[in-house]
Amino acid sequence: MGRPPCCDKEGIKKGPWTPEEDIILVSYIQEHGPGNWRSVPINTGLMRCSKSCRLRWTNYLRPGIRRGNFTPHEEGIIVHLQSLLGNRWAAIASYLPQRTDNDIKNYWNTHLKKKLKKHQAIGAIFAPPPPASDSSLSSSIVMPTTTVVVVGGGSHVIDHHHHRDMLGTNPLVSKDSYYARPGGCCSNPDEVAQLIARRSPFAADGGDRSSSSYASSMDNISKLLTGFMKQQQSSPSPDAAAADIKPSAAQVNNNHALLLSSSFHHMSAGTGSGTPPAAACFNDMMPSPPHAQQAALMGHGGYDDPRQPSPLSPIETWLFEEAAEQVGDLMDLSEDCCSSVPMMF
DNA sequence: AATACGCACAACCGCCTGTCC
DNA sequence: AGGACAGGCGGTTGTGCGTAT
Repeated sequence: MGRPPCCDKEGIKKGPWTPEEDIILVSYIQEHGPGNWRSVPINTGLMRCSKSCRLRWTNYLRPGIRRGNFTPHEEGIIVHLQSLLGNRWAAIASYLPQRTDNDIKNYWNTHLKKKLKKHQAIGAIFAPPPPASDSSLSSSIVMPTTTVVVVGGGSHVIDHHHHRDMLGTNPLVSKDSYYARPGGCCSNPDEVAQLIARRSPFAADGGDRSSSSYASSMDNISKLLTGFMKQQQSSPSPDAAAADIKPSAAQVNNNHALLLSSSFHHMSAGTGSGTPPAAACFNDMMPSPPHAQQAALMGHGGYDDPRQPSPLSPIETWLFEEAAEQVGDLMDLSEDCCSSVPMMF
């Protein structure tokens, strides 16, 4: 009873992750696959607790995630699902496979909640009195009861554990390919850096760069990592190297994560004869989509791509369409808050 | 130019759940 | 059946950055 918190140990490092730590972690997971987080700090020498490693991987380093710049469509989905599910961010995130629950939660707390409040306030002035139901945000969105039932207990059950399935225990993901690369881990930073460099799409035979999701910033990211690699190879002190390349630690971390993500993306999306051997491994490491995720990961817009046949269930299609309409309202409001009377919030 | 303030986001913390023995 | 443990989730906090004064 009363198991001590895993992070209480002496010598456990806290605070922002450095690029070196990221590389070590990613490299280890490339070799061993995600999971068994307890052993990660032990085997890598990272002075982080297992939880911290898992969180870092799940929220920032995992391939296939997108950060920042939420589209109006995504906003709408979040608003709508939040109204349905409450603050069950993991469940909501399962419908936005490229987003993490943490990211969605932050975005909700910092942006959407305010927008909705504003929307509500204006609605309260112009709209007729609300019906008898309670006055939470959710009450203002009219949902067919049967639909709610379908979402909550139907063919696509959203729950805490859906997210976990996506990340590692999905039966569709073969363990053999998940852990496709046997062998020891690299705890030497130089070795790790070189390993990453070899596997990077920026290496000499890097593959089709034009398909990158991060095309606009690829050059910068590439330079960033190249500089980092050079520092790694020339500097005896990894920390000094990290300090040198950091115009902003957050930005470096962010770019680094983008780079790693895009690196995985390239590997998994490689086409034709240029596909690296690791491609199968990384394809399997991509989280398994609830429905639309496959399309989202196919190199073009996914949800936003009207050319794709909809892989969505009727409820999901409805949710997205509804959400898009609401976001349209929301956007109109934020640009010209007094020109229209919101109906939904 | 310096300081105060607010915002955004990464990371931590505590609790809960599922699994194994 | 029940305890121990690992992993996951949601809430909260800390910190860095940008903007206003």
